[in-house]
Amino acid sequence: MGVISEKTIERLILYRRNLLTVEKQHMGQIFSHQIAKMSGVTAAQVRRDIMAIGYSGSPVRGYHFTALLESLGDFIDAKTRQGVALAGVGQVGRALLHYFQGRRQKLSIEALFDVDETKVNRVVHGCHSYPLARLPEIVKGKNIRVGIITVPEEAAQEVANVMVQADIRGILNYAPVKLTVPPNVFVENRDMTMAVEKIAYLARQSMK
Amino acid sequence: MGVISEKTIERLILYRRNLLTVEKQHMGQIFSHQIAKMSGVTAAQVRRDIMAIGYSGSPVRGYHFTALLESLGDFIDAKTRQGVALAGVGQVGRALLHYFQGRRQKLSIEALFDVDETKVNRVVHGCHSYPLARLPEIVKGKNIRVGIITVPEEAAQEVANVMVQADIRGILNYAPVKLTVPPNVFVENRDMTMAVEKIAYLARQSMK
DNA sequence: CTTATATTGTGAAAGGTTTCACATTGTTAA
DNA sequence: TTAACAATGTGAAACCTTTCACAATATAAG
Repeated sequence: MGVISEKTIERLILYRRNLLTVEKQHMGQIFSHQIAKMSGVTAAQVRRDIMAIGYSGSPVRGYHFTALLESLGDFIDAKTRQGVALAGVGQVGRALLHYFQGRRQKLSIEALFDVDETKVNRVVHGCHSYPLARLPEIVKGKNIRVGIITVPEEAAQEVANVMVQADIRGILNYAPVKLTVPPNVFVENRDMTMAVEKIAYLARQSMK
Repeated sequence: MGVISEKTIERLILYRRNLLTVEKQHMGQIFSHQIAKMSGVTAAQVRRDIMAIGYSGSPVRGYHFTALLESLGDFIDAKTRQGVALAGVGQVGRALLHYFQGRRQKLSIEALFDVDETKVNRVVHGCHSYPLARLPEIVKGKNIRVGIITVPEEAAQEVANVMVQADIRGILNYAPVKLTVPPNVFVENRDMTMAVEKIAYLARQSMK
């Protein structure tokens, strides 16, 4: 199994999400074209992606539902539990926490950080919030390697610096700024304003 | 100017965002390599993208800052004001509203919708919230073609159906479900859980 | 046992995106 | 006036991703 592209990773995560939502109803076998339909891609794409993680189905019978789900989990998840640090306990931060917490066994938000004293030393959705100054100590103590930034744009680069210093290797950034980080740190940007602009553009196109 | 890919559109929106943040300091000319640096892409990519919208710079002097920004605006924005409807006045919805409102002259969230009676008939960040049942009427009245879905997953498809019925053409979906819509409606998915899983995967890779 | 059928796995083709590399050209300075 | 320079615009190459198309194969039916 060679190198797997980011696009393939995104789709594998999508397949798992979709398989999990039908898990209760569906036991037994599943076909590439079914996964394709629920995910909005082609069947050939699904087979290629599944091939990439080294799982095999069988002709006529398709893929074994439970075994496929397990293979996807083995690929997507960490071997042991993986913790996440979230900086910025504003609305986006709380929304993320609410959406995410308890959804995945192997991945959980384990510490919140903020500079605002009124948001600190509390428990939000079962997760403790600390002053930002304590990030290095706590992140290192809990061996966290994943960070989420939901602070205002002025503060985002500074928070990223602190995270990098604490040896965090992946940052999910909701602030509308380009973060400058060393090349061994991955950043995924999720600027909400840009998303609205894009969909507004595409909506107009579809009327022409 | 031929057909422009979604990736190019995303970058053009990114360039504008970045140019706007330096607008105050920077007047006069700007080079492709400067835009590239602030956007995290190559200079050749910037030139290709700018070529795509039909704007030209000049050798040696580069691009005229104001004229380029105007060209980007002409391409990205609607000719007249464009309204957006947001369904789901929960935390994500309010966060989006807060981030977005007042940032762009040509694009604004003009109506909020929710089924929760305690969230309805209020004003949030200067925007009025209505019961979901009134979406068709209001969306048509205001000639809105862009929708944002920030409702819980169980409700997302139903909200999408209502939006499609109201002739909305682009949907930005934060709910973790695949929406089924006619082919003339664009959907952009922004599942936050999947984003965390992706960055967690990539963070682990960077340690190998 | 044989035939019909439906699906996987995958080499190769097609399609799409980014980068290279350089001719062209506006600017500056001698 | 001319030469040196530094940037754009872009054809072509390189690279990456998706789709096609079909051999291989497991199953079911006759």
